[in-house]
Amino acid sequence: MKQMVIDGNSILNRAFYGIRMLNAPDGTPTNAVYGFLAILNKLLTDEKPDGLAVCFDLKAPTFRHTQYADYKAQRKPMPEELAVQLPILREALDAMNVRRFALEGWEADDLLGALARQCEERGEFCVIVTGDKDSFQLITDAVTVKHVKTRMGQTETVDYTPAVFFAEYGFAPPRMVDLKALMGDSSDNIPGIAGVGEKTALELIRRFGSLEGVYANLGSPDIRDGVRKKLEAGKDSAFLSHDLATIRTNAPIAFDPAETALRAPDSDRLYALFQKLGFKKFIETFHLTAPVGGAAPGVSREAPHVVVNDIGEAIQAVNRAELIAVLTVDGGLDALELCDGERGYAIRWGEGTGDYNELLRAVFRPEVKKISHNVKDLMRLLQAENLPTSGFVFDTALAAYLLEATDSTYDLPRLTQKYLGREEGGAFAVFDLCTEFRRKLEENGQTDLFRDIELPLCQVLADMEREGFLVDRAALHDFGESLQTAITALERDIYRLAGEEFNILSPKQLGAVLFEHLMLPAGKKTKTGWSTNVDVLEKLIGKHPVIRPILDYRQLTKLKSTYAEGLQKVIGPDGRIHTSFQMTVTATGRLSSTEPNLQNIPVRTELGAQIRKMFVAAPGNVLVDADYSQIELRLLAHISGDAHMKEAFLSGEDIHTVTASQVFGVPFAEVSSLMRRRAKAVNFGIVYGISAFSLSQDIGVSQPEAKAYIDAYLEKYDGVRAYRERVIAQAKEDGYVTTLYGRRRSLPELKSSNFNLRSFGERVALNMPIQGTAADIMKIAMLRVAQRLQAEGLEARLILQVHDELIAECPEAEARRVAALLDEEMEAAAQLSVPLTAEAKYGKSWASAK
DNA sequence: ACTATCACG
DNA sequence: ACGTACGTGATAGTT
Repeated sequence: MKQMVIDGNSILNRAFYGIRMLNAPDGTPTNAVYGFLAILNKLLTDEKPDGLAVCFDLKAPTFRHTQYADYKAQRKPMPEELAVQLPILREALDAMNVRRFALEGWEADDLLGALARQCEERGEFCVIVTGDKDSFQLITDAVTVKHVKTRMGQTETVDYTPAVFFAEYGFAPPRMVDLKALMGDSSDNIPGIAGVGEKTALELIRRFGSLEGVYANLGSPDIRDGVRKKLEAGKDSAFLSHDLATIRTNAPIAFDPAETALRAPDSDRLYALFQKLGFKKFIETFHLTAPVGGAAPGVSREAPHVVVNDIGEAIQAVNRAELIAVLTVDGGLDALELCDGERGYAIRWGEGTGDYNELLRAVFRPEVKKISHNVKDLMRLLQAENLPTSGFVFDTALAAYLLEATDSTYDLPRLTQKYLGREEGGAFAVFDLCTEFRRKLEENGQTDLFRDIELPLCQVLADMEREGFLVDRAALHDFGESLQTAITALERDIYRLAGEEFNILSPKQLGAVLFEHLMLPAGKKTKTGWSTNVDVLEKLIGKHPVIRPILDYRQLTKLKSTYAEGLQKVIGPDGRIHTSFQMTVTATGRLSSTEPNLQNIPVRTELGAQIRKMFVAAPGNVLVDADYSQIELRLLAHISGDAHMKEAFLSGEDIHTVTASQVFGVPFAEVSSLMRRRAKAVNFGIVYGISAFSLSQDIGVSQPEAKAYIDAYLEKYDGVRAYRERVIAQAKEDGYVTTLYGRRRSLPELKSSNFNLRSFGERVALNMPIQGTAADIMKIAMLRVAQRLQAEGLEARLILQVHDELIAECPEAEARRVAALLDEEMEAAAQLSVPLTAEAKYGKSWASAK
């Protein structure tokens, strides 16, 4: 990836002086803007960068170092004819969707430096475009400077790499600062040393390597007496100049490649601007046409980019504001972006450390109403610093997720583009998105869901993540070792039985061994070759003795790498595993769990379930584990209103046995275990949007037989059949489906001409309201449980949620009370037309509490 | 970066 | 006649 960052003032300046005067039809001077765009256009064509940013100085006086605030006092003011072109250029860049940076207190050079450094740290290449030589100090293997000159109306550029620079100057790029320290720079009011010019300075740095080197060797015979005198007299000035010439690379800007990525221009806006400026040539160059229809939609507020970094002013703004948008900058609390709706503040921990702490305390006072993006993650940071976590009234990421649950990301720049039509991603965006999202949530009937469920859940989840789950590290380690012993033995067996050695975990090599060398019958194919998954292999058991050990090998290596080893890697210093719950990932409203995923810890096989013995309670504590019984099927009964299904749940009998009795037409007491197993598969299949083929695969019967089961089911439970048809028709009309609590999922698939895609949409239309409502209810239960644990002063803490299961840890003395509490609150979370039941147990480990 | 596999509800 | 159940995340191998 290659980023291009342009020194906006410098290039505009070059263009202004290099191009004859031009005027717009209304007389406004335009030559600098014209020249800038011509250069930019050529750069993009020649360099083809992946990303682009333009940095500007602000008009207000800026100082590289505050203690020398007057050093630029005598700089000549910008000519009026140039000054009026600055806002025009900004408008042009915005219309072209080019990211601009400008920051009070920081020069364009500093911003270039910060962007280049951040770019390099990401392992990307950066081209700095400037007409000044100041930036040469930034040249590295990853950062080149494209130096622009204008000569006789033509622009010429020279690319400076470390090698090119060295060839010209005779020393490395960072020493550029030392050169300036000696020779000064009148355009930047860097004094240097009186009487030392470029020639002398170059000689000295080449000879002694650096400013320090020069002064360490003042006695050297290589330094002429006259020069030595000047050096001695100007020593202070030289070191001051060194400081002045050094570009700071720590400007508080976050360089997000997603923001700088080249985008198509806002053609209507750009066309209007070029028309007004009389840039007919550029209208052609950019292939622009007159806008069709009315005015382009968008927000009236112009994208604000100017931020202030005055801590005192920011604190006052926080104290005054009704609402404050808060953003962390580099994923930590060391830098914040704030917005009170009028102005923005970018403040970084640094020089005024005391003030910064004051700012943190001011912003995070509970009574200060705050909005942010990913509130739960911010709460984790605040917890770590012992700052209050209350007072958050909105979360733009959560709101965007409720509005459109299937978007792949909810990063701020993307939302800003999507909902505001702006290219920006700071706290201003959070503030404006909040306004927009509140309106949209209300329009969708999702205000309650947001305010009463999603937002308050942030605190509960942050607390759960912080709490973590204690694991027995030694047991996990020993388990891994014993698995390895078994794996090694299996490996030997497999090689012997297969007659060759190969990588058993490689589907490609395994396929070759099984289906080419051993000539076993190949089953399903994948797009890259034969399938070797567990279903295929299980059908081959009995055809060859190597299959069984291969299946065992797969299971054991999975347990070892993903669980025994994977979990050990993420045990914290406190001996506990702190998962992250993702609130904006699933299409249905469920949570997901990452780093590590604690929602897929093995349980179905005897060996896998061993892992759960290693998830334990702290000494003196127990784990209380409560899970909903058949919540999805109960919801199907409730939502569909099917009389027989409701009756089955009201009877309190085992639902799968009842279903078996109905589907197979046998008395309840005569249902065999096989019949129950098949009926269970039918029940699950219904919730997923069943097909006869898949059911037949799942339970190992013929396709016609599976079809017969489904038909029998839908005939008996005709309310379910009616609901299925109803929900699909409604979804086709609305374009989305919803849960009982207003969560929604768009279903564009239903309009597809592709059969598979359309069928998928139909299955989702049936499944999402059920899975999603279950997720809603569990979230309500979590809020109720957390609330009551706190209200009753219990030591118990929630530590994990696994979709229909909730785990708390508490002192042994609280166990019975907490179990009862979980049970009650989970069952009371929703009132359905069938009983909603939960069951809680407790024990010293996850295995024994289940 | 993608695919296949397999762990869970 | 179509391909084949809903929702996830981590790992290893392959490209």
